[in-house]
This record gives sequence, C-alpha cells and structure tokens, in this order.
Amino acid sequence: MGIQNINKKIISFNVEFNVDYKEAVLQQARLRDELVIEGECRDIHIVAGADVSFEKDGNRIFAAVVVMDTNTFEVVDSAHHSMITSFPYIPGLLSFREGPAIIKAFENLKITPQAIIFDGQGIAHQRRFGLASHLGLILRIPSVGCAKTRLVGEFGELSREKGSTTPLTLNSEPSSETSGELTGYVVRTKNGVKPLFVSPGNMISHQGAVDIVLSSTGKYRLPEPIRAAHNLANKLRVEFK
DNA sequence: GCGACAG
DNA sequence: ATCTTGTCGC
Repeated sequence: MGIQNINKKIISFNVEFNVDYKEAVLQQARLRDELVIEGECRDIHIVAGADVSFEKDGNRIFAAVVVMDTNTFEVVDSAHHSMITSFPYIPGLLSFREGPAIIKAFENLKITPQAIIFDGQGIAHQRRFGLASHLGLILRIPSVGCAKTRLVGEFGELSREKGSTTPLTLNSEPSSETSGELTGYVVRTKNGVKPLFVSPGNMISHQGAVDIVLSSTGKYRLPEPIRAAHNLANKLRVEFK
C-alpha cells in the first residue's frame, strides 16, 4: 500500500476530528474496537517518528514526521504541516488536538514507513485509545505509543539498566490478587535515566512495541525518529514567518 | 468535593 | 506543550 492511498483510507474511515468533547469520547469508544493489538516487529527498520510543536501564544501547531532506517539512523524521508488548532489540550483527548496536523504531515510523505512511533500513549489510555492508537488506526500503519510521562496505569520498581521493563497495568479490584489489565510497559531506554511509557498503538503487539522502541533508540533517552521529529517541529516553529 | 492528568 | 540559567553528576 502506498502512502498516496492514505487519504483514501482516511475518507473510508469517516474520520472526524472537528467534534466537541462529548463526541470525541464517543468516537474513541467506537473506534477502539477496531484496533488490532498484535503484529510482529520482525524486519521492521524503516521507522517514522512524529511530534509537534506549538507557538508560545496563538494556536498554530507545527507537525513533523521523520522516517529513518533504524539500522543506520539515516533519514530516508520527512514531511511536515502547520495549521491553526481549534481543539484544546485535554488529558485523554490529545489526538483531537494534534491529530489533524500530524495526519496532514503524513500525507506529504513520499514513502510508507513500516511503523510509526508517536510522542504520546497508545492503548495506555483511559479508554484504550491514545493518540498512537487513533492515528495508527487512521493511517493503517503499525504504530507505537511512546510517552515521557504516565497518563494512566500502575507499575512497580524498574531496574536501572537499559532494556529493563516492568508492566503498566490498569486498576483492578483493589483487594484482588489478580494483576490489572496490561496496557503497556515502562521501559528503561538508558542506564539510570527516567523510563518511557510504551504501549501498542495499532497493528503491533506489546512486545513488538517495546522492541521497536529499543531498536530505534541510540545514544539518547528518546528513540531517534522521535528526537528527529521533535527537532524538526521546533525548527519549523522558530523559522516560521 | 479532592486529586490526577500524554502534549 | 512553552517560558528559561545555571548547575549537579557521570
């Protein structure tokens, strides 16, 4: 499937970001059942990172996507898009604020990545439908949620060594012995550095999501594709006239 | 009512 | 997210 068909798929999915709070929540509840939390990450090395930047004041958002070959961390493609945002930041509804610009940026890509890492949650979300799940579903490309801080879920101690992980689970019976539902993993990408919150977006398994993040991580805490997208988004904002 | 709360 | 200098630690 070529990236040129993404727009067609978006239309077929009847995507609507211009909704109010109530409709957004209903939409998440409806679309979450379309997610496929399974898929191997074997042979995946053409990975895209997506992130956004905002104006200090005003409502302009700058979305950037950078595609890299994670074997060499060489950039193979990139795209961006800026527009005026209308939806406010509401925990749990981040995709409705950043989604429109990010999707537009993807439509400007020349190649189709094998997977996408988003700066936000996948199914580690109150309604199991974070930004990575929402956008991964629309784009129909395996997606991974990689957040710097927690939105929901509980987790225990984590070894300080790079590569260590611990389950991120959702509250179950307070007095129950059963562990809560698995929503993702807390992952240490660098020795002694604050961990990342990794969860499947769509079309990838829990293990696959963790593997993609670790294999896309180089010298820094954040995966290289995300770092590159973050830098590009900021660059676009600073140079915006 | 109070505390939590991706970016 | 964004506004910001220096500073502590490996």
